[in-house]
Amino acid sequence: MAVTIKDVAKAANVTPSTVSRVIADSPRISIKTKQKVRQVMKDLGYQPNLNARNLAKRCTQTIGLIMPNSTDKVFQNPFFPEVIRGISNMAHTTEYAIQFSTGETEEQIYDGVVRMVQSGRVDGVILLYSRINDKVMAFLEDKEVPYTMIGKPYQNMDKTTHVDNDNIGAAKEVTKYLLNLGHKRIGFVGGNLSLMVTKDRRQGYEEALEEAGIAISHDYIVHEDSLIEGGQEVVAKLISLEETPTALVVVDDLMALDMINTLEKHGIRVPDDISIVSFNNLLLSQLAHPPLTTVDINIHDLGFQAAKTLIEMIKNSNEPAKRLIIPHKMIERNSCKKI
Amino acid sequence: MAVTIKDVAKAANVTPSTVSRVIADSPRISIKTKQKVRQVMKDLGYQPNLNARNLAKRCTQTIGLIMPNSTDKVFQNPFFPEVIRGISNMAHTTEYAIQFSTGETEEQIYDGVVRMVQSGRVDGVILLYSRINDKVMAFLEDKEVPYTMIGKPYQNMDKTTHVDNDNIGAAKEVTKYLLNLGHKRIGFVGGNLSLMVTKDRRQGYEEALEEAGIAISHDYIVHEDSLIEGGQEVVAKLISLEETPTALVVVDDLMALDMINTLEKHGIRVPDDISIVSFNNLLLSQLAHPPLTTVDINIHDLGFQAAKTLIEMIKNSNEPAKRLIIPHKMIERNSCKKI
DNA sequence: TTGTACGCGTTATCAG
DNA sequence: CTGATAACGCGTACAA
Repeated sequence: MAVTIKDVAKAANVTPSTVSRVIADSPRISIKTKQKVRQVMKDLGYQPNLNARNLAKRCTQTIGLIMPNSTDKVFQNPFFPEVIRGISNMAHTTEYAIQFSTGETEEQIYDGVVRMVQSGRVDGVILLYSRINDKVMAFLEDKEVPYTMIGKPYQNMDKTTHVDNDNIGAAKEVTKYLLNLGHKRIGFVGGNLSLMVTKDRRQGYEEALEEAGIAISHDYIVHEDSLIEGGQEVVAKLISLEETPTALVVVDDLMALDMINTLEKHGIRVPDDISIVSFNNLLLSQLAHPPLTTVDINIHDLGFQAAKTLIEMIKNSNEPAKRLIIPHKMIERNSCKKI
Repeated sequence: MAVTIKDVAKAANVTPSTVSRVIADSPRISIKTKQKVRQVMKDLGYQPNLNARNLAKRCTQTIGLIMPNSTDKVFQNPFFPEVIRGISNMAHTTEYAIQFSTGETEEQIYDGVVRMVQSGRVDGVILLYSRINDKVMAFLEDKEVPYTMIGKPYQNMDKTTHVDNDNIGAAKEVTKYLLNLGHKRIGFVGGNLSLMVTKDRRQGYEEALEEAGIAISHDYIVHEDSLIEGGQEVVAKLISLEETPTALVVVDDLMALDMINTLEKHGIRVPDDISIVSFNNLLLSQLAHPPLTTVDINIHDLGFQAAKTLIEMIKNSNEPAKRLIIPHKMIERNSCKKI
């Protein structure tokens, strides 16, 4: 049986409420009493029971993390450990705990979130993805649960707090970079179109082409739904064209790896035969071969800021909705070549 | 204000205790009452408050996950999302919640674990790594917190429940595979030596050589502490040898990628000039170039079983210590060649 | 400055 | 089969 506030009180010859006030560092307790009680707490190795405290304070000091469904392999993307590292950092310094959504399918995850929220396990929630028509988001909205989103909400932009990159701008930048390298036939390889990040990056790509006076060809725009098997189709489609692209904007490093690998099988070499830029600057983009020219989107900060704003929202319920844009930076390596 | 058990009781014309019994599906409640109460619960959208329940039952229905410190990049290893997926699955079906350790440095993580455990946030804990002389493990041992470990404990093997692969056997297997391919000069590239997994795989490698009557040369055994910068040194060391190895056993896919990349810079090609086998069968080992011959260690199951046994331990405090070995399987791809 | 008394939402024990 | 009543460990008005 763990030591409780009563044990401390008894040992210090005060009442539990006094001990409670010492814990809260109430200004109305004499220094002397505080010192005595603190000493006793130390001696007894007292740790407040958070369940009890939470029950009394009607809050949990816990934030929930909601992952996308992990049925597709996208889950293995090292993007997630990185965001979590950022969140974890902020949580640690603010003494918040982190709780994870459980389950695999979309349905399970939804159930998990409902359980987590309804049963009062968390004070707020971070959505680690942004998808069109997301049930989870609708639920949180409905229940008025404080939440922040990593990525751009597909609606209610001004009403939902989120932290994102300027994905349109970034995609525009890299496309221009390719244009400056002399490429004219530039393709775009995206992921699932229901993901906001895909939409934004595609938009940036299109804008850059338009500004350069290059017509957008839908033959050059492909979407790879499932990593692994998807790459085959995409590449097949691309190389069957009469005029194959000389460069590709790919929305994710992992996908870029897949592309490189599949292209290679067809005897097409990167960057000699085709240039590739991608996004995220995952660790493995340096380990790739060739090392990838990619956009560093500061994943850690994405998580850190998301946690920070969420905690602010929890503490101050009428905090206004915010939009935070984390800066990005293109990292030039060896996957692109002048034409 | 959420709807509580009292609201339900009032609306159903019974007492809170009856409602509580209906929730627990007590056999001593009439079917009729049960039906009525359940209907009311549904109508009101009642969800039990877990904090209160936990307080009363003195348990939390939550398991804690403890990550290694994330200061080094090892954290970006997709190994973790995968184990977590396994844990998450088991947790979901058993209605357990998952809580994460917070913090970045070893010290912070230790503090986090102490906080998590002492303040009663979790019923038990899964250690996602296995390291020599780990403070956290000592703490859990001391406080008699139920825990399972993924990997092999460096001591008290028979006393601590853990789930692991037969890493010695697996390493032996792949080394033999290389021997059969005709290789005689086989090197070993490991990670930090304080990690049990490194030790075991190295042992398997050595045993295979011994059995083949090949002397173990310490020139051929190198350890890459930090991914990224480490590869350079390791490769430099290896190629400076008079007789360079013709094959390499590398303990992790990510490291293998790094090796391939660095070797390439020196004009050494895989598998033409040197063969490589590695471990884990991460998604990206298929995306690598060349696709990696690697050992699938069933990461998902590692997590799933760890969660399962932990929950058994929590429910039954005198459950004996167990050792679970998850089967592995070598996946042959294109990073090795006959000599 | 400190103590008293009650409440937070449940479960458990003991009656009936 | 169901209803009181007392915990669980802590926070907080209110009183002193």
